[in-house]
Amino acid sequence: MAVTVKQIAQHAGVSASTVSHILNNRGQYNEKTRARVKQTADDLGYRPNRFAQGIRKGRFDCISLVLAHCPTLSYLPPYRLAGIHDELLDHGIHLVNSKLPEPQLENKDYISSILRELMSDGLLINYNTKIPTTLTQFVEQSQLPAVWINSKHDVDCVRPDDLKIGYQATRHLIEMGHRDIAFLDYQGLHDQSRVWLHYSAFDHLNGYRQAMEEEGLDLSMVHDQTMLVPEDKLDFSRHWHQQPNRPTAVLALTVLDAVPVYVAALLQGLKVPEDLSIVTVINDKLDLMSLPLTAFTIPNYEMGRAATSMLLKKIKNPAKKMEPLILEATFSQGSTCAPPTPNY
Amino acid sequence: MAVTVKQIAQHAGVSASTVSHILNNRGQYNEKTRARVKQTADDLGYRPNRFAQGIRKGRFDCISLVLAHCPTLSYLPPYRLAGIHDELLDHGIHLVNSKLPEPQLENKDYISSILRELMSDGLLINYNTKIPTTLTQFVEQSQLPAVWINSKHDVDCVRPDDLKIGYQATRHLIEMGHRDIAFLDYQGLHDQSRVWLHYSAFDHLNGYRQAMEEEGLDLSMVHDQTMLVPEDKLDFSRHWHQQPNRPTAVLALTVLDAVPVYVAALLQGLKVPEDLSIVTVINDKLDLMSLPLTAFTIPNYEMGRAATSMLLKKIKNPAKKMEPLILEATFSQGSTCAPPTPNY
DNA sequence: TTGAAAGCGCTAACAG
DNA sequence: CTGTTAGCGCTTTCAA
Repeated sequence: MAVTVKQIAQHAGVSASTVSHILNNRGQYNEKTRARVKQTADDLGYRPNRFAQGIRKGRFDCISLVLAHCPTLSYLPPYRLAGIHDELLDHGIHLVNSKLPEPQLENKDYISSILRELMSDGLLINYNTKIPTTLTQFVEQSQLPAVWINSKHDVDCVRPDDLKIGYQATRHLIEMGHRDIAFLDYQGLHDQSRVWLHYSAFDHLNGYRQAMEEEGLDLSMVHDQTMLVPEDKLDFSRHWHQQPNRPTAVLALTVLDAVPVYVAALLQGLKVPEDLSIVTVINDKLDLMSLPLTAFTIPNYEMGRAATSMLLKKIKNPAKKMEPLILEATFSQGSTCAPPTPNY
Repeated sequence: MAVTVKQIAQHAGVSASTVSHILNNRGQYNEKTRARVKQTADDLGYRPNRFAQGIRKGRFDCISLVLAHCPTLSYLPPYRLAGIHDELLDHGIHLVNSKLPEPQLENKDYISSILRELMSDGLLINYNTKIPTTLTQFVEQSQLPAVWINSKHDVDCVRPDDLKIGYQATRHLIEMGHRDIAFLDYQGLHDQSRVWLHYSAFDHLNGYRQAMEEEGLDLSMVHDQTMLVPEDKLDFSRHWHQQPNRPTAVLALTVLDAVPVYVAALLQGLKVPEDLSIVTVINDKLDLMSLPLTAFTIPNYEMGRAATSMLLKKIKNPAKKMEPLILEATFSQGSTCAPPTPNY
């Protein structure tokens, strides 16, 4: 099967430890031996067995990226992953990818063989919505260092400043002169039983509230009684665009909401931004779909990097709780916002 | 640090091998010992060290997902990943995630040093566009079993039937009565030097050609001389919507092209589908952005699963080359296609 | 029904 | 400069 140190040793006529030393650039060796050993290792196509190395060192040099089974519960934007990788690359650490089975399928003491078996020094948890209590418990019990990405916790987490996004998006509109600014809610935030929704939705709403109240403006929510499925968003948006008391601006803080709102406006013959200003939030440039949406961009690359960096620190010092790291979004002007047109 | 078999043995007052036997449900043991050992293992929070197991078995029980460093070169749709995981879960195999750093890609030694250290029994290569020759060479040389996802190779690959997508999309429009059907190319397919573009773009084009030629219809390409960047797609689309000889239907076989085409049409006062029919291709339901686009969906979950399954077979039987597996896309009606409006 | 011993591939301490 | 030896955590004979 795979080439081992021992085999190289035989071929090169030296001992295994000599091979090990030379391949790891340790000790003082005869230049000839050194060359010969390196050459045979190359010829034989030697690849060190990381498992053996790990077992020896007592470290795995490997961390786990924990995801929900269902992609909607733990969205992993490509640049977040890129950030994680870049940080790891600097430290020669590998990434193992683990998906937890659906929450419903979990017994109280069974989290998935993946996490029950040890092959990583720490956990990067990108499980965002509907986080199962079994997971939280497991993380607390197991002594594994862990960092949460994009979810809210007292310690050991990295997330965007969603409150500020809500606040700033609203301020942006207010400063342009808007007074009648709606907050779009297609998820049913008003429903008390939906606490499992991603925290950002509530934070956006609170940021909006704060900005509106500071100015003494009335809140204005746009929502259906039900949580709208994607297929209905366009229709519903067209519907409320027809209302006579239509707002002059709307916060649609998900691109999956902003696009149908934008398109619905066009279909209703409204001009954007003259008749309706729209602000949204994107995870990635490509989310814009080549549309000129005014948007806040979640700093996904930075989140990935920062979370990984935090985890590596925790691995060195597992006892230490880390302050939550809250990163700011960046703003792109776009062209879906303008001062309101006077309404005669 | 972590709890070991030896520690359990001490606590339970038995030998390490007994512990191992019992935890793996092997051998005949006294029910009392059995219970005691299991209990202490539980109490101590024992989790087997996979590295030690792996070293013993001579297998890693782990495969690598190889990605490009730059996310645009190896797009990994969430459901593809889900398919990979589901297949692996059935076999108790782990997934390690590796990104090949771009800058050093030309350096052969570097690429192999990355892949060399992978602790895996095989490679799942999700590197789609601009595949570096160093990678291809490495895969051929190294004896690691490997399967390519979403790229075209003579053997050992799983990909969608993009030719058929192009063909069927065109047929769909033809059968509705369209004769003037344009193929949208915002990537510069006509430029000979762009062979590195993803194969699907060329296959879509060929499928379109085939369907048009069968009917004796004239090809009609929409493209700029340059490869359009996202920011310009909307403007360019608006521009060609104004042309008097505008086609009655268009193939925009990427959602990133279809959305700006659709929106540009609305901005120009065109009705979709009455004035312009649009067909597109999506990777995921969510790509639709709640718009009613008529679309072919890439079978990403199935691709992930099938590729993984193929890889597992190759790991068992590394010598065997596998026939490429070409999966069909599914069609969703949407409402952006209709018979052409008679043009007086 | 249980335990001792060997060994997977690798590295580090210690001899020589 | 190089080799011997021991041991990481685990499993698997084989013997008791």
